[in-house]
Amino acid sequence: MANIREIARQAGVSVSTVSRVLNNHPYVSPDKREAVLKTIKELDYSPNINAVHLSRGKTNMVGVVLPTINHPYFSELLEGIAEEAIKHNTQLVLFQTGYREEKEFEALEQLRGHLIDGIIFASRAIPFNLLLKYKNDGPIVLCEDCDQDEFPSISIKHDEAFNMGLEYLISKGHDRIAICLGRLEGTNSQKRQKTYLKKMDMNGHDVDDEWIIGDCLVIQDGKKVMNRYLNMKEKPTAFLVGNDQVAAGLITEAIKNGIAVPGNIAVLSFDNHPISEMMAITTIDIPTNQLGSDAFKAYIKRSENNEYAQKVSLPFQLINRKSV
Amino acid sequence: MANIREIARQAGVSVSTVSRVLNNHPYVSPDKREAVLKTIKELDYSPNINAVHLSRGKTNMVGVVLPTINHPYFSELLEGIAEEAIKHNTQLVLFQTGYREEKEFEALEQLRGHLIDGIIFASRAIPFNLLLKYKNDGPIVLCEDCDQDEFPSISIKHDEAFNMGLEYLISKGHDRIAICLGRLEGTNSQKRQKTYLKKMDMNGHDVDDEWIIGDCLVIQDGKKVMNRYLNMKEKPTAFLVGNDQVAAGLITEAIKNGIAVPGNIAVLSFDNHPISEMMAITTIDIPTNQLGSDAFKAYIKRSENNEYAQKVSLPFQLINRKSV
DNA sequence: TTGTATGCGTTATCAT
DNA sequence: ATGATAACGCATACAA
Repeated sequence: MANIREIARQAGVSVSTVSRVLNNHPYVSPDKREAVLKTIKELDYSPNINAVHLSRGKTNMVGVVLPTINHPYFSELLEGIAEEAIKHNTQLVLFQTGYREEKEFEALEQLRGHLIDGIIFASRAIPFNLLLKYKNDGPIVLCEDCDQDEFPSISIKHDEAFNMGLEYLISKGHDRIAICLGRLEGTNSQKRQKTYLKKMDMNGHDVDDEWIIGDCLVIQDGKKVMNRYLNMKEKPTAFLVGNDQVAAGLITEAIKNGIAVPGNIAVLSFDNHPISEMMAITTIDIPTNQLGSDAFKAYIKRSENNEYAQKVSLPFQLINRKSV
Repeated sequence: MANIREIARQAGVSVSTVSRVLNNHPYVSPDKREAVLKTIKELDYSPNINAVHLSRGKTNMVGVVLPTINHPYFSELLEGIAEEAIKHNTQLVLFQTGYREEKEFEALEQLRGHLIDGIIFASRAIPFNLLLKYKNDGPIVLCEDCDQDEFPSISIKHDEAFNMGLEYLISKGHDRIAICLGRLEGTNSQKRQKTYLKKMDMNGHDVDDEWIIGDCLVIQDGKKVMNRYLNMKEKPTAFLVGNDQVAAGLITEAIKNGIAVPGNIAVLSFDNHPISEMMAITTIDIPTNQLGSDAFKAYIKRSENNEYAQKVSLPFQLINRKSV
């Protein structure tokens, strides 16, 4: 109810002085500051944030678009973003999409409406050309390995990493390799599939359609993979799995079914999250946390220069353990 | 970049006319409306929502505080809220707290800052007296069975419902009854515990400390309960379980361990969510969805009259199936 | 160090 | 039906 003018009046100062106190600006005498703080307390005043945002022309809030925070990959990524955001005293506004496009548009519309200053897409479902329409509404950063030069992006080179995984399995004598990915439509998954088909072809290895398994996101999905395996006519001898969670589930189910790992099937996954160490899963380390903090850094750069659109590729590394 | 003034200028009308078009107000001639819409499209204009909110003095957004949406109880509750919110074209802003108090304060501070118009607490962790400080910052609604007259609240009478459950078990010949609750500190859990101790005492039944089990929220927690049971010196013959999820987990684990339900242990739970029907669990139906929509209705009433603070109690009902 | 005046982008009141 | 213009609550350039 009370506003800055009211505070000024009761404290016997001008509104600018009140504003200075509110924002910790210098050049305000101790006694006036005292008086202002006192009446602020008395009137139980707090600023109207809409007015602050309108006046400032910015909100210091950035949206983070992700399918869910309830997954190690995204929670680590978010943590990385958050660590950097706090340094720039920026609030994060989460948009949990569950891969639904409408939720992504919700974030974009808030950007247009100046409710948030920018967006970091930890995952994207909407088509790129629609995203492009929001290019001038505020800094947008992508966390995917996509071929475009409009927005800055942070990711690892999924084709190279996937290649490394395939080569490692092949070097171990495997030629019947299945792969488990997340949403098959996603940019990253697409790259991985292409790499897979190409590599297998180059090595003269046949590929069975059944060997490309999608919608593998959480630990429970590992069970699904095992069931598929059990019913396959052409059984693979190795699995290249998109993330540690699924690999963990797969291995657990394999053991239940008397399938030895790596005796009967080898399992190689991605991420190097805690569960992979716990279960001695051979995996390709992805610096998820750094992916997040670099994404926020890119956001800052982009907001300083709307032309900035660098594609940053982070390093990956094979961690040799016991599942291959 | 472009604002309403710019649109007005280019369309050859006044800002008021533009505003009228924007808000679908009557009394604007078709040709002017056309002209305005045309230049809006041309300039790719969309309103600055901060300014809209500031000018209107409200946002049409209300916060919903809950620990997680990833639980049937809260997702049904949320659905109920959402159904009603959409009728009042109100946006919901989710605050997923994970029971952390700071997150609840975040919501409250946004309320003070006029970023949201009100808050519905689907669950509350902060002390009541701290909540009270925000009483005049906007309508607040609680979904708990608490003894207070400051805010409207919607819930079922947990003491009565729990009593009904206990009496049913007792009527079936049980005198060694264990209970499984969520956060033991919560208002609802407190009521349930009191009811339990009183009832058991009145019937001359002893209570073992081990028989009060907390932190039972999700299906996995049922496993924990079974482990506890297996290690108890004084084994109960019946479980009164705070929600269907935990009951489902408990029964599943019981079967794995060769414990018959209801042969060796009886299980009675709350909610009547789909899983209870699927598993033929005897349960006490709670109208979770209606709890949500009534909560939003109470929010509306409260925003029309800041004195409104009715405590609404919804009915519950025992659904007799096969687990007792 | 302090205050005045203007602007931020809307909505809404009041004329016309 | 349309248009000035005054709010809304704050930040800030400029003057003092």
